[in-house]
Amino acid sequence: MDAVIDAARALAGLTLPELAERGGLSMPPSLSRSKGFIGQAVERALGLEPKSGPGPDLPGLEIKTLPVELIQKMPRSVESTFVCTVQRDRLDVSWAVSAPRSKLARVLFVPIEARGAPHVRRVGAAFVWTPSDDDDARLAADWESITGQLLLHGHERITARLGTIMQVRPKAASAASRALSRDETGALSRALPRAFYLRRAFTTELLARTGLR
Amino acid sequence: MDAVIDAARALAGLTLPELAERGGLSMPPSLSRSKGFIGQAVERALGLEPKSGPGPDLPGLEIKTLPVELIQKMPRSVESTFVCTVQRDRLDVSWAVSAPRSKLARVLFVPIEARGAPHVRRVGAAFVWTPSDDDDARLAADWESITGQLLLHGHERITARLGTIMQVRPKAASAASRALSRDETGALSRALPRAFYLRRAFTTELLARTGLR
DNA sequence: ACGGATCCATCATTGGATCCAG
DNA sequence: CTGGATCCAATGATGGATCCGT
Repeated sequence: MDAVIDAARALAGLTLPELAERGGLSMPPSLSRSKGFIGQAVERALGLEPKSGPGPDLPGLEIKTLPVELIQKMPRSVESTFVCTVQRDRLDVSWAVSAPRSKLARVLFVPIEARGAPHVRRVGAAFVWTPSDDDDARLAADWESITGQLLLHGHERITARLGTIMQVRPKAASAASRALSRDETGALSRALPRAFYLRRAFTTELLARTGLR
Repeated sequence: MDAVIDAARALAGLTLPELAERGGLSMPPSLSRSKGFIGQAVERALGLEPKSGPGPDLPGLEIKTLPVELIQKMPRSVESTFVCTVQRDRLDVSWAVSAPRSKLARVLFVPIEARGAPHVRRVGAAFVWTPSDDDDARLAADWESITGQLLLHGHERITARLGTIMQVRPKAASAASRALSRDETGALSRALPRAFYLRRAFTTELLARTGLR
């Protein structure tokens, strides 16, 4: 899988149409509407099959694109990063064995210029992040506060304001979406699907660290 | 819903292309490949929306097409009739509250000529079946023998030979299909999906009863 | 700036059933 | 003849994320 990391670094400098071509895809008419396109193009360009079921992209490595803009030569993340969906019946487990912790154990971030026309937006220098002990402690604290709220007040009252570097937000086709799930009491019910995300400020911090090495 | 029964009776005599037109559908190139087409055309012709989730087609009425051929003027069913899929974690319930019993509580059978070119095959006289006490007892006996085998020996060893009027057979895209389900012990596992079916001989009996009234 | 809302592709499941080798 | 295998359409879930009103 280090081969994949090298391959990702080799993508640096490509424009979006060039990236799409590497992946054997053609550019969609509107990137605004095809929100997942760049992520899928990266995976295809790295030779990965469209995902077959749950689990990481590769054993032990999660791949994420990271939309970035340069402010006075410093890179800044422009969007939060999706981690995984909230499993209503797995909120009582400890951070150590939680789904978000597994997903974030080792992440290959592929920065992508976020502004401008597709042919001027380029792939940046990919880097691998493994949470430091401090990162892990911050994530654990957010996990505790978020799952605490979810268990206490249910899924309809959660807010994205909770969590300093990780938060929970809706993840659905629309606010009317309702997915079947098992709630805290074990009963089946329908609720708006939600997911864990890394905050922009945190991924911006990861970009800064990378520049300092 | 009696309106639906009347509407179904009014379909009698239509050829398959005429039925398709009533449903706002065009005939598929091959009925052999579009196995569910006639069933869907009947539902559309009756003004029913494509199904929204589990549950009966209408509250308290399940609609089934019944392919039929005439042998010396007597109608005979040419295929078994799908009832519902086998829920591996609901095999320990009594027949009284089982899924097959609910499905079969009241069925609107719409006979369809099974032989010949589409434009010569016609819709027959729809009829409603509600299990007699004797029917229900026979179904209950089959339920007991089938669930007994499934609970004792698991899903991989079940055979369609079990059951006098209701049986269990595979229901899948291929023999390689594996669906996630919860087994007898409550553990998650993958198995070939199976379903309950009414045997041909039994639906032929229902056709004969109808002719005698 | 950001919390809440939304968009697309793909895969799995479900419901409509009939096909077909032995 | 019939037990086992298979076919299609539609829906729902999941994974890829970014959009956008306040």
